[in-house]
Amino acid sequence: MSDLLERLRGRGWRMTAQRRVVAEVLDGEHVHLTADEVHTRAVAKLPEISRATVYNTLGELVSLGEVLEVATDKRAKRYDPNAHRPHHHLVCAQCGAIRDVHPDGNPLADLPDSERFGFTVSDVEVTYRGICPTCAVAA
Amino acid sequence: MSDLLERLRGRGWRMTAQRRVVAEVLDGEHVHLTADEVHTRAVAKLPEISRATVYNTLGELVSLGEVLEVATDKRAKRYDPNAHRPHHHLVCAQCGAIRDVHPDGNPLADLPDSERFGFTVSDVEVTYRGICPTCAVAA
DNA sequence: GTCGCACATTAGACACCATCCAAATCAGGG
DNA sequence: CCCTGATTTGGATGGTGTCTAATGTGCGAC
Ligand SMILES: [Mn+2]
Ligand SMILES: [Mn+2]
Ligand SMILES: [Zn+2]
Ligand SMILES: [Zn+2]
Repeated sequence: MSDLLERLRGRGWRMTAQRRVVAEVLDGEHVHLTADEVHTRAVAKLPEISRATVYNTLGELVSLGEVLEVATDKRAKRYDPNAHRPHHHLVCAQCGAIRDVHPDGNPLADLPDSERFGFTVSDVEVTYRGICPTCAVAA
Repeated sequence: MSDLLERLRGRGWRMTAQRRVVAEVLDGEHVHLTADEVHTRAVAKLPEISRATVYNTLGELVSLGEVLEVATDKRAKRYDPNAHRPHHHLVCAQCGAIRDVHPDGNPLADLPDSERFGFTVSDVEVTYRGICPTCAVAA
């Protein structure tokens, strides 16, 4: 995701220590962190970073299409840096664990014109829910 | 939905003016109201009903499977009395208008075993997003 | 019809998530 | 190196939802 920093600089982003740190936190393994979790991890690298800046930066990354907001959790929004490979989510109803999934077929194609009511449909979000192996054993 | 009141009484629900009013608000045309919107409409019929009771009652209706919680909105949960006919939702990204839709196919079947990661998958929520005719004209 | 009590309702406090704000700071072009 | 507009900051504010202790009530038992 160091490409990310390049791309953003190209778009006129002023580069600050805070923004670099937020980008670092989102980089690497596929995560689905809440804003608060991002803040906690960012503080570990840059103790004085504020919550407001984390929210600001996440909001900008979302506007720029570099990060997705996902609402799998009925509590806080989660931020998904895997924005360039379309995918959906599988969520454990018990513990909240989230996995990226890639279903067969295209759900957009499954919505016939007669069910579009004149909308211009541009996007579809699919959330599978179930019980993960860990929680199944515990039950 | 007066059947609903019968069904609930049969399940040992104590019938109160407050619960009757909440059921009335959800009855009729297919709506997707937030808890606060339900409260506002309930107050019109029974001025002294409290927010807490609306939340309690909605929670009970959800537990009983008579109402669905939908997360189309990234802000407040919405309550869907159309719980007995499986369907999904089409949401206007601009104005938030929600329509029930019935896509072809079964999204659950589109999730291959190799993409289930050992989860017992029981449910899928599909949200289509786009621009409604009204907002398209206004643009 | 009355009584009693388990269940239901209430107001308001509280918790959590997110946004807003005005003042201080800073990145980076000139 | 300076200047200026963009960025950051702590704290206030707002929206959504839960909890609690006090009060009220539906409805089965009699
Ligand atoms: Mn993801
Ligand atoms: Mn619906
Ligand atoms: Zn789990
Ligand atoms: Zn619209």
